[in-house]
Amino acid sequence: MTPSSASTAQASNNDFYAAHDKLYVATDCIIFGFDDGDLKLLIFKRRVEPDSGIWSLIGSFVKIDEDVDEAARRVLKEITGLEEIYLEQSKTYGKAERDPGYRCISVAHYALMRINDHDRELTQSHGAFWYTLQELPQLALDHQDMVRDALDKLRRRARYQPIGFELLPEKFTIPQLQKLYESIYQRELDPRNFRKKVLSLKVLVKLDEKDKSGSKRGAYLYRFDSEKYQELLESGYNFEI
Amino acid sequence: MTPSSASTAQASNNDFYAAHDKLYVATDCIIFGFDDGDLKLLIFKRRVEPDSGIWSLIGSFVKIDEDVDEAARRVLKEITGLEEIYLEQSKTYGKAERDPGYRCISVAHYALMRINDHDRELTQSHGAFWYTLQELPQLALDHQDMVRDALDKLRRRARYQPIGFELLPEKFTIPQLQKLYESIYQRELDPRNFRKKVLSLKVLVKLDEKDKSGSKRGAYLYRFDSEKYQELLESGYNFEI
DNA sequence: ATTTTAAGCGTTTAAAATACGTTTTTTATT
DNA sequence: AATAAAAAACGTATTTTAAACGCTTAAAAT
Repeated sequence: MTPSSASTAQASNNDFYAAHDKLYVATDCIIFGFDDGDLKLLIFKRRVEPDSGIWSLIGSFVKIDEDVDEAARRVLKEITGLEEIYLEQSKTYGKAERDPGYRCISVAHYALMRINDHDRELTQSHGAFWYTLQELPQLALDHQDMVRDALDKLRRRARYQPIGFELLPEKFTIPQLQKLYESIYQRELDPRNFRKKVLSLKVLVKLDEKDKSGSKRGAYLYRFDSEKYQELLESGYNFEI
Repeated sequence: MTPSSASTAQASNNDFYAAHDKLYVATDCIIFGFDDGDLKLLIFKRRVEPDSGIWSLIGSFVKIDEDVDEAARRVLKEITGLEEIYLEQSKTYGKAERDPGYRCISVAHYALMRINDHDRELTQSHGAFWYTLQELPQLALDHQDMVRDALDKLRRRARYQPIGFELLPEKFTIPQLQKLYESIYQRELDPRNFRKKVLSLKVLVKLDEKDKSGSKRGAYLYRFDSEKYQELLESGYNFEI
């Protein structure tokens, strides 16, 4: 088969692929969760050769008739049982020698999920575990780079888009939200200024319930109002934490 | 050939590729230039079938033994004659149906270059032309999306990293720099505040020459001091325009 | 009852962004 | 030769936002 509608000047060359070689396309997922005041990553330990015992990100090859992001969603569902997960493309890793076994480029994606929502048995049956960033073991191939880059993207994006809420339960307290941002930005924030800031954004709805798990006094629960957020967006508002 | 060191849970499946089908990997380049006060894009018109007469970005397939970014650099050199161009990965386009001819994913890159540096004859011999964003014709496939996304990335990145200088000559005036940022951000900036801001960054060196092309009075030329910038970076400084 | 702890509300100070006035240098015009 | 025009260059005032920090409140533990 000859490419018929190549969009490029070089489309008519014939030297891209040696006949006996294949270029594979995969996707790897950097799955973030937030629990117990810490940002965590879901990684898994291979239990079959080759590389048995090595920790790595969760990934898959992209099927011939499948969108690349669809492949990432398929993997997420297989591992966590969840279909509606926040997913964003991170970066594509295309070094010719990145995988010693064969030529494969990987389109990394990062996902944000609520740890408590997932199917723990399913996750465990795949040999997957949650690790904090500090405890993260060595990962296979260039997966360490993938984590670094995804974390970088998450940090940048979290500041200007309300994606942090994807990591929290529907109802959360201001101190919980602060802990989340502290773990994303890796620095402490002033509780009084943080509260003032997030409430000034006008997208949090205060509920008539308190959460007592974090302190004696308990803190009011809030929820993120995404309709309000959409409205505000349309009238030229910009979110920033 | 069976993948030997697949990093994923699904590596042992056998259903990724039908035997008679192939998944191609390409790269397309969004090449930005700045001239005459306007941000421009280098695009080209196909002169052979299929799609003869259709404008598109410049791209190529990725060779089996070539890094993906290396492929992008190869294309840039073929088209412009330049080897040292600022190049950044933009995004990967992986919809199964994005190219009706065959399955191909494209890793888009954006490049920033000084329009006057390039080999005009070479560019012309490839049927490539510079267009302002306003005059841009319809582009093939999803190339319009690629332009939109790259422009978006450029805008975000230009604010916090000194990449704008890649689009200007070595020596430039403050008003020229302002025009560049105005065309990137698509909004007017106050000349007095702009000057104050960029000079406060301490990375511009004033030269003893004036450029008289832009006004009667002429404006002093400056150059970007990248050594100084690196130094400042290491002592926790952050650039922002 | 008193202490302790985090939640919640407030004020002050410092820094940055924005708005806008004035002077300077040169060319073009009268 | 004087004057007008235009952009460059420098400066100041005002507004907005960020950072620093004090105080009160609610509820559990002593």
